[in-house]
Formats: sequence, C-alpha cells, structure tokens
Amino acid sequence: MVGRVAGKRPRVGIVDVAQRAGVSVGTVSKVLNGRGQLRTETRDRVRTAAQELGFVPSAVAASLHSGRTYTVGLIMTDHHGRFSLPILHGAEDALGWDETLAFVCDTRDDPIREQHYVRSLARRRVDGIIVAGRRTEPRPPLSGAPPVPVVYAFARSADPADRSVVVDEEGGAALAVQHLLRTGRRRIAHVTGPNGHASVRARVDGTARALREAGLEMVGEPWYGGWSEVWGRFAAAILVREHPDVDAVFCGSDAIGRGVADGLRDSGRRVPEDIALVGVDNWLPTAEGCRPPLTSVDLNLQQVGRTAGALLLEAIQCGATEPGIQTVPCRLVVRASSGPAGH
Amino acid sequence: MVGRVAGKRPRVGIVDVAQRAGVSVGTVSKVLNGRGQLRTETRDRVRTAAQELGFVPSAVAASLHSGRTYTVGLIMTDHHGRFSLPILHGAEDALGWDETLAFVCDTRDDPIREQHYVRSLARRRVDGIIVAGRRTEPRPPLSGAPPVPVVYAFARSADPADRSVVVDEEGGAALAVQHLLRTGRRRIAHVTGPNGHASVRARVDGTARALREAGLEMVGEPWYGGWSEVWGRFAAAILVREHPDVDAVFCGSDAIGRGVADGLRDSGRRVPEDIALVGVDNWLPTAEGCRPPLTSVDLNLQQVGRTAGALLLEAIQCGATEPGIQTVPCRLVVRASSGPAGH
DNA sequence: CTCGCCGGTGTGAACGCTAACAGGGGTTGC
DNA sequence: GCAACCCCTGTTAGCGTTCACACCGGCGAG
Repeated sequence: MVGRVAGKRPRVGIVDVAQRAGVSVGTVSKVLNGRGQLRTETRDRVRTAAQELGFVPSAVAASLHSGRTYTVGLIMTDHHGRFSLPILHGAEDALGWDETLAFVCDTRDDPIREQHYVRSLARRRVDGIIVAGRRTEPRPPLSGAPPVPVVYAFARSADPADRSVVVDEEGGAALAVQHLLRTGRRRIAHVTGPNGHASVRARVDGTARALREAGLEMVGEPWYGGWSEVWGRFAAAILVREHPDVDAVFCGSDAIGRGVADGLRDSGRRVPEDIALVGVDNWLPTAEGCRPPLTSVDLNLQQVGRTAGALLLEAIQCGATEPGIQTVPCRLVVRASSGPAGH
Repeated sequence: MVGRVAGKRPRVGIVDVAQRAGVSVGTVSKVLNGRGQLRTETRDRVRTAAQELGFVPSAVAASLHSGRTYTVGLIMTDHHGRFSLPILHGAEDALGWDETLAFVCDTRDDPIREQHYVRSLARRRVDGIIVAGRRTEPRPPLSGAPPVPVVYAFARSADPADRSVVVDEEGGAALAVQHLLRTGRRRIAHVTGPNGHASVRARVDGTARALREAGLEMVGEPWYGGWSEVWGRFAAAILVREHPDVDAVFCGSDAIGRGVADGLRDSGRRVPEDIALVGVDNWLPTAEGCRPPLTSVDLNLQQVGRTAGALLLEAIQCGATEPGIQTVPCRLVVRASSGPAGH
C-alpha cells in the first residue's frame, strides 16, 4: 500500500487510456510512441483519450523495459558552479536536454561523498556519468563506477584508458600573447598563480612559446603567487618597480588581472595606454567589473561540456568508443584592457 | 532486445544473487532491505554472494513498485548558479543527499524550456519539485505541474496557495543599518539597484525602518541605479559631493558596494575610517575582493534551500501540508569595510 | 471460389524488484 | 505422541510499460 495515498485515485495509467479509447494497451503504446501502423481514426481516438485523462507515461516503467533511463550523472567538485554549470549546459545541448536529464552531484570535495553519489547513480541506472573537475590537475578515476560510460571534463582522468575532454590552456595562453604582440606590445610579463599547478605550468609554457616564436623574451621570470586580486595588486607594484619598461601583462586569471589593473593604477600607470592587460577565465563579474574591462581568454567550458556530452552519447549508443584525451581550444574575448597604446 | 549489448552478459540481477546464495529472490530482497527475520548465516551468505557478484539493486525497479523515485527536480532560472546552487545544497541536506538525488534543470529564462522540463520531470515521476528563483519578484506558478508537491524558493509563487520560502530582505537591510548605527555611524545613505525591483523596495523599507527606529533620517533619498560596480562608482562620486558629511553607505548589492568603495577612494575618502560600507549578497568573489573587504548581508540561501527541502519532504511524506510563505532571516558578515571610524 | 497476403489490433511475456502469503520443518506443550 | 506454533524461506502476483507475435477480416489474384 505504498505509493498510493489512500482516498486519492491512483495515477492514470496506460490501461485507463486504453479503456477509455476502447482499444488495447498495446495500441495505446503504439500511438504514443508513433510505432506500428494504425488507422488515423484510432490514433486520434487514443490521443484524445490520453489528453482528456491527462495521461503522462511513466518513464520509470519504460526504463525498466528498455534498460535505458535517459539520465546521466554530473559529478561536480566546484561548489560554486563556475566551471561545472557551463559544462552542464554544454552537455545538455549535446545530449538533448529535452530527452536526457542530469542528476547533479556536488561532492563538496569529499571522496566519501563522491563514492556515495557514484553508488547512488549506479542504483539509479544512469546511462552515463560526466565528471566535471575544478582544476586542470588530472584527477583519480572514479572508483566503484557502474558499468556505464564515464567522461571526464575539464580535469582529465589520471588513467589514460579513460575518456577526457580538456581545455588547451597552453594554446589559450599563446592566443593571449599573440594578441598582445599584434597590438604592438613587446615587453610582456606574466603574473600567475601558484607554481606547480598544472594550469599555471601550461599557461607559462604557452606564454613562453608564443614569445619565442616572435623572437622575444619574457620580462623577468613568471611571477608566481596566488589566484587572488591581492596577489595581483602586489605583483603589479613590484613589477613596475623592477621593470619600468613593461608594456603588457598576461595574467593567469581574471582575479589576478583585476588586481594587477588596480595595482598599476595605484602606481600611476594607465591601462591600456601604458600597459595592456589580458586575463584568463572570462568570468564576467570579474572581467567586466575590472577597470578598464578586462580582455580575457575564455576557457570555452560550454564547448568542453558539449564535447563531453557528445562523447558520452556516442559511448552510450555504440557501446565502447576509443579512450583518450580530447582538447578544446580557447577563445579570446577582447575588451578595453588591451586597447591601443597611448601617445 | 534493447538494453543488453549483445555479447555482454546482462547486468547481474537479484535472481543471480539468489541462485548463488542458494536462496530465493524474496530472501535476497529481505536481506538487502533489512526486512523480515532471517537466520544470520543466511544473511551473511546472501550478502557475500551479492558482494562477489557486484550486485547493485535497481532503483528503477523498486520505484516502479513503491511509487516513489527518491528523486526531485530543481528548476533554476539563474544560469550562473549563484542563487540556485546554495539552494540545491540546502535542499540536499534536508532531503538526505544520500537517498534523494536532484535533476537540475536550467530554464535559461525560457518559459517553453521550463514547460519541457516540467513535463520531463513529470514523466520521470519525481517525488517533488523545487523552483529556485533568481529575483525576489513573485513568479508565475509552474504550469502543467504534475500532481506532486512543489516548493518555490527565493522567488515566491504569485499564487498564495503555493508553498514558498523567501528571504527576509527587509530584515536584512535593517540588520545592516543597525550594525552601522552600533559602530557609531549617524549619516547613512543608501545606494541601490533599479527602482521598482521587489528586492530594492524591501531593502529601502528595511533601511528606512531601522533609521526611523533610531530617530534618524536617511541621507538624501535612496540612490536608485543599476546593480553594477559602475553605478556604485558613479553614485559615490555624486554622494560625497552632495552630502560631504555622510559617514556610512548601505549598498543594495556587493557589486554596488565594491563600486562605491572604489569611487570613495577616488574621491579621497577612506573606508572605513571616513565612511563605512555594507553590501548585500555576501558573494565571496566580490565581497572579499573589495578594498577593503566588504561587510555584507548574507541572504542565507542555503538555509532557504534547507527549509524548502524540509517542506518538500514533509509534503511528500504526509500528503498535503498547509501552503503559505515561510521567511528565512538574513545574517550579517562583518569585514573590514565597516570597521571603526578613524581619528 | 478459394487461397494467401496484408493492414490493423489484441494478447501476453518480459523488465527487476517488493511484499503478501503460503508452506515446511523443528520445537514445545500437554 | 500428537497438535499447535513459530521461525525461516519460497512462491507469486503485481508495478506500468514495450514488443514480438498471434489473430482476424477483407480483398485481390489465380
């Protein structure tokens, strides 16, 4: 006697529709799924009956039969959703948001919690799982994953036998530097996050490569620090003191970029007239709040999600696909901070 | 022949476990659900068999029988998740994140899309739906909702017969003003968002009330504008020109607050020595990036989610609950921007 | 005129699990 | 020694769909 509130009519099922339309359940099923060949008159009669009864077919019953739930799990580790929500959007686009729904599981950075979620998803028979990382660092593969496809997005799996979709951060950095070069800057510094981070390394590499290709050298060593605005302000102060001739700074994040912008203003430098700035993330609240608005490397997270979703879909439909790491290019969004040099 | 990839052994079911343990399916079911009375030896044997086979019970089959899916829908309208993710977290806490999972549906502000999602949730037989708003404005009730409980969070439903959980924004504003008064400020101005917004109105009312209760008057009229930093900077400039004696500003959002902080600095005023600042949202990237870090009214969204989840759970378990609007108080987070006045 | 075919519809067996009920030994009480 | 219980376990009927197949009548061809 569970699931049916006493006194309340149980939910209308396919049999009710069949009865009202004067046909069998099989026929109703065919009509509602557009299968088989039925007389038009029958189709209409069934449809009307379903309408009148407010019949909503049960996906759970259908799943039981078909083995597919049209459901995926999205495991996220950044509780603010700055990375995972764009990924979710992209994945929805690829999976068909009108037919596949996502269970969103925020692990809150707790491996136990993650385990629980994975088990939960397994019991619910999701068709696949997307693991959205928060950092570029390769992450340990999901443990205890059910026998369904898993795609790692943003942070690739440490196991190369898994499928991962990542951002070409090195290319993104190169994009930024090339843009600065194209606008005539020559003395380019790089202020970034903590040394050791995979993201930081990739961005440093990309910066160095782009400069090398132009026959230039970086102004000073990369300035390693934190991801915060405070660090950006601090770095800017030192930078202009030690290298007064710097004419552009590529910053490892928008927050750093914003800090650098403020720090430069405090030091009496104008952005972009004296020094041009480019950040990374293209996170609107920061990039657009910056004075002046910050040119930024967009990580294309929605595209990452779209690719991950497409990969997942393929794996779901065709059984196994070949594993490996797929890379999505970055995109530069130009704003005032990298405008023309002044005077 | 759907759902079973040819050549791959179909998923292990309860019958396999039963077979291996040498008992019947009923017994296995009892063991796994801790029901009925079984010999300990039997329990262990079954559990071992399940373990060895890697058996994972299917929640969809169980749902079909019980009528409950232990699944809810979260409809969100703020695609960045600034409001809806905290609400999701709170709801998960209340619903038991280890037993209830949430389908997250981002409507992207499209009513058609919302409709689709609602239908999708209905077909999936979710146990309930939480609608997380993006603004305080009452929103039209969900149309075509399935016969399951719905709770509106943050933005209440326009239909008073629905269940809603909202933030006491007026009280939050009063909290901010009272804090400023307690720290000795007397000339308090209010720079806020667009006139007409429900949030703006509530915050203006709360500000006025708190000042009235202290026998004071607001400095000038409320300064209506946008939600942006740019507006904050602009407003600050005018404010200090027209009212040089102002010693505190309560800002309608953290972004505005941050703009005001920058604007005041540009005008040569010190924060908090000359003028104290309080914002609203307690959004860390903005509040902590501010110079100095911004005291802010926290909207307690996680608590809103928790309350909404608890309400939903009650409605799910006990049938109908009485409708109405439940209010969650705000919380003040004190940072440097409202420190002691200087000299 | 009869056979066969085909379009249209009904029937019933899954899908994987739960829970009510039936049943079968062993134990206890008289 | 027999009956009545009481534990434990097996059996089975759903839950709401889908799909393969059976079936039925009408029509065209031989």
